[in-house]
Amino acid sequence: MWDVDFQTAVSQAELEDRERPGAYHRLRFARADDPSTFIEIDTTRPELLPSCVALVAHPDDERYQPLFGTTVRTPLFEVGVPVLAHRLADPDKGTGIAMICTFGDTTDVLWWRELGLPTRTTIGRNGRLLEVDFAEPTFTCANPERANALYAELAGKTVKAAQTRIVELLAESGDLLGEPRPITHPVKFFEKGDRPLEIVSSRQWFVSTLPLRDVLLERGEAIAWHPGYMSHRYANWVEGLNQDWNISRQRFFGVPIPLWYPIGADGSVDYSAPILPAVDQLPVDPSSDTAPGFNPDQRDVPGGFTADPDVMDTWATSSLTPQIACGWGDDDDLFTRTFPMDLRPQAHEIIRTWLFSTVVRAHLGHRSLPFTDALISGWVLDPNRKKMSKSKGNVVTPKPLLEAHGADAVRYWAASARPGTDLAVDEAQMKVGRRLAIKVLNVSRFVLGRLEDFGAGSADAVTEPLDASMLSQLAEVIDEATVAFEGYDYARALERTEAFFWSFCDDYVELVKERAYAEDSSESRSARAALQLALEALLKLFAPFLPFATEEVWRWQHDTSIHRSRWPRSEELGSTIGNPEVYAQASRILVDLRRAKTTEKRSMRAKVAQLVITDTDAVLAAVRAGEADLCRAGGVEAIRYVTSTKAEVEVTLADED
RNA sequence: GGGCGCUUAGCUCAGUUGGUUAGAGCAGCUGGCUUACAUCCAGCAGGUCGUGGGUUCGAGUCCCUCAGCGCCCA
Repeated sequence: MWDVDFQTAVSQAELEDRERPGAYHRLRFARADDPSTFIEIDTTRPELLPSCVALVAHPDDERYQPLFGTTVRTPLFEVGVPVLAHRLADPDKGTGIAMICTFGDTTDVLWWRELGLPTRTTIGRNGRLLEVDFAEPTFTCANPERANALYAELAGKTVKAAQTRIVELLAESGDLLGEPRPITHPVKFFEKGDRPLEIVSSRQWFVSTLPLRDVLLERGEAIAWHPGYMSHRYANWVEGLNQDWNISRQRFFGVPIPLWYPIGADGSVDYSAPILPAVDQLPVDPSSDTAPGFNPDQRDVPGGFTADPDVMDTWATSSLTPQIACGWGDDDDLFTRTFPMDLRPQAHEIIRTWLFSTVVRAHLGHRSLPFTDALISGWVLDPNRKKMSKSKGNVVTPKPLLEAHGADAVRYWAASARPGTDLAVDEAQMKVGRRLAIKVLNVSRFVLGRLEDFGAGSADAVTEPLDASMLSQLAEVIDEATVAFEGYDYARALERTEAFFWSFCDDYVELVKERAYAEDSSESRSARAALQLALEALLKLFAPFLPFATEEVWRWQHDTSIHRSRWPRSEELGSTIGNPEVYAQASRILVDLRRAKTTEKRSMRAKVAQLVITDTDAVLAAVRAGEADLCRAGGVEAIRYVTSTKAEVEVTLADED
C-alpha cells in the first residue's frame, strides 16, 4: 500500500477506511471467440482497465460457469484476459462478475496471487499513470497500435483525471453502458493521508506475522490486561491481520535498514544478495558507512555497492523499547533481572501498533512476552467530553492547568480516571485536589505540632479504644489500597484513602483534639501515638497522588524522600487492633450532635445539656468506649443510655448564654 | 457490517461474588470565626439506577430485546 503524497509504503496498522463517493461504471467485455457477444461488469475504477488481467466470478454462479476458462477482450485496449472462478467473487455485487486489475485493492492482490495472474502495472508511485506499451507480450493485446494511441491520452494523468478521460473514451466507443451510478463506499487511506492509497509494486521489508497469528493470540492471552476487556482489542487485531508487517518506509528520518547490495558490472543492483554488516559493526548507516569488503569510492558505481535506501517504520523501532530500556546487549546483568518488564502503560488506540509490535519483537527475539501486565488508559477529552484535535482547536495543554492549580491537583484529577476510561479536563476536580493537598498540609501541621510539644508515642502507647478503633479502620484502608494498587486500580486506592482521610480530619481529629492537647498522660500519649501513626500511613498512601504535598510534610521530619520510604503495612499500626465500631459509633453520634446544632442555627461550640442514646447493648458498649472523647468534642454535659432494639439519638441543647 | 465499552442525583462518577433505607464529590440551598485549616466547617435538599421483558424469596448488580453515546476494526 502506497501513499502517493507521502511517497512511502504504509502498513496495515496505519490504514483506515473512509467513506468516499464513487460510482459504478458498467463496462462490456467482448468474447474473444465471438466479438458480438458481451459480458458486463461493474467497476468503481474504470481507469484501471488498462491493468485488467482477468474477470472473476463465484465458482457456483450458474450465469458464468459456461464462461470459466474462456477469454474475453477488454474494451478499448483489446487485451485478452481469462474468465476465472474464485470463492471471494460476490454474486450479489454488481453483475456478479468483476474485473481483476493489478492492483485496485487488496482483493485484487489476493486473486492475483492465488490465481497466478500476470502483473500489468499502470499506476506509478507519484499517483499518475505510467507509460506502457501494449505491444509488449505481457499485454496479449490484439491491437497494440490502437491501444497505445488510446492510452497515450491517459499516460501521465493523475488517477482522477485519467478516470474522467477513460470514461469519455468508453462512452464514445459504446463500451460504457448507461450512466455511472453514484455510490459511497469505503476506501483505504493512510491515516494521515489525504488521497486514497494505491497498490504499487516496490521493494519493501516485511516481518512475517501472518504465520504467527496463533502464537501471537496465545501471547495476548498470557498478558494480564487492565482492564481485562482490552484484551479483545488485541485479539481482534491479530485475528484480522491480512498482510505481513511492512516495516520499511521511504522517508528521510528513521533508523536505516542496515544493508547494502552489490552492483554488477553492468550497473544493475543485485537485490538477491544483500550485504550484511557484522554484528559488532552495528549500528550502521548504510548511506554513510561503507559496505564490508568495499572502498568508499565504490559507492553507487558499477562493480561497487549501494545502500538500502529505506528506513524503519516508527513502530518497528519503538517495538524494542522494553529491550533497550532493560539494557539488552549493553548490560546483561540488568537485562536478565528486568526483562520481561512488569508493566506496559499506554492508551488503547495503540494496542494494534505499539503493544502489538512489541509483542511480536519479544516473541521473535526472546520467545517471551515483553511485559507481564498491560495497563491501558483512556484519553483525556476536552472539557465538553469531545476528543481533542488540532483542527477542531479544542486542545487543552497541561501547562496552564499546572500553573493554575499545581502539579498535585492536576495529578489528583488524572488519577481519578479508572484504567480504560476516558477523562475530561475538569478544573473543578483539580480544585478538589488542591483542597486535598492543602488539607494534608494543615492536618500535618496540627499533628506534628502536638508531637513537638509532647513527643511521639509508639504503637504500644495506643491504649484508648477510640484510637485503636481508628487505626483498625486505617489498617483496612491500607490493605484495600495495597490490593488495588497491585491490581493497577490506582483510582480505587485513591478513593478509599481520600474517604478515610476526610473522616479522619473531620471526626477523629475533632474527637481526640482536646485529649491530644491535654497534659502528658497515658490517654494523651495514646492519642498522639495514634495521630502520628495514622498521619505517617496516610502520607504514604497519598504519596503516589500528591507527591509534592506529602514530600513537603515528610521533609519536616526526615532527611530522605517519602517516595523512597516503605509502603505502609497494616501490621505496623500495632498488634492491639481495636473494635472498628467504637470509631464508627463516635463519628455517627458526632454527626447527630452537629445536626442538632445546625438545625437550631447554633454554633458548633454550643453545649449539649443532655444526650440520650437508645440502642442495643452491643452498640451502647461501643459508644461508651468513646464516651469521654465524644462528650468533649460535642460539648456534651450529660449522657444517658437506654437499651432497646430501636435505635435513637436524642439531643437536647443547652440554653444560649 | 463485526467487536468492545458506557448509560445511576443538575454535573463528574463509585457501587467488589445478587441481600436492610442506592453512595461520594462538585454545583445548589441554609447555617457556623470551632485555638491545623474561612483556601475552612456543619447541615439540608436532590435519583422511576436508559427502555421493555425474563430468572429469583429478593435485581443498580445476572440473562434477553431495543434505544442512545463512544471507541476499535472491516
